[in-house]
Amino acid sequence: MKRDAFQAIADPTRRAIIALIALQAMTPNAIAENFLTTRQAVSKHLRILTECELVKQEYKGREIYYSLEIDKMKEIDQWLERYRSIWQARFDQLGELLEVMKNKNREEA
Amino acid sequence: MKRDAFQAIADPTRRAIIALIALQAMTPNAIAENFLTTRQAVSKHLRILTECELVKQEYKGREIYYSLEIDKMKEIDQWLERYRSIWQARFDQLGELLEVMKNKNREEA
DNA sequence: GACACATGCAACCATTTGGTTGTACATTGT
DNA sequence: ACAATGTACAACCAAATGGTTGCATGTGTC
Repeated sequence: MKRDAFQAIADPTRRAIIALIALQAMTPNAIAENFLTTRQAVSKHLRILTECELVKQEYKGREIYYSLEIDKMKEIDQWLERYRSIWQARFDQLGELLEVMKNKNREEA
Repeated sequence: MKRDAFQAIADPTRRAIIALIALQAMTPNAIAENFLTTRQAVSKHLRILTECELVKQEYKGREIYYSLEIDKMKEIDQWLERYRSIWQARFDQLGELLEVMKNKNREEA
């Protein structure tokens, strides 16, 4: 059951966890308070996020602080990069179209 | 069984389909030739991608051409946007650190 | 040492997922 | 009209998923 980052962010609860810990590290208990599920369910999600390296742990006594691992998010961003050029190309075409229309209006005026 | 775009791109086969049709529209048969699975399995994936609006159909006789729906990809990009600021902030900090070290070296020299 | 707290892990369960085979239907070519 | 082609859809199936409860373990506190 080898999961990747894309499967990790597929679950809404896990995305919510990511949003929670993005700004400050949090313990499982603190995270779980924000959800209707049990502490154990959140723990499972954290395990998956850790395995996929989207999240890192910091042990502090009996508590574990979870925080976001930015590098893995960058990997997802890199995947999108391949398609970003496509929508930028279409945007450029739109820009050109607008230019053409502007010039046409100038000629008409 | 309402799926969103994140669940759609969670499956590796579906990401491969997206990569295939990103540059040019393709029919299900043509797409399926690139995979080891059956045509029907690919058809199922296409249905999911269509439902999630990551892909659009264009009927041409008895053939259906599938192509990428850029707007939904942008939505995923927008989700990442919230975290992009974080890694940019850290990069800026790294930049500052490098500046400080450079200056320090200059003083030492 | 005894007890409360924070956490992870295992066993179990219902539902979803991704795949298969078989079938139905519309379009094209003869 | 008939056969071949392109596609979707339904039924079924094994495996994965996300949840629960119960338990084990390590860490603070008295």
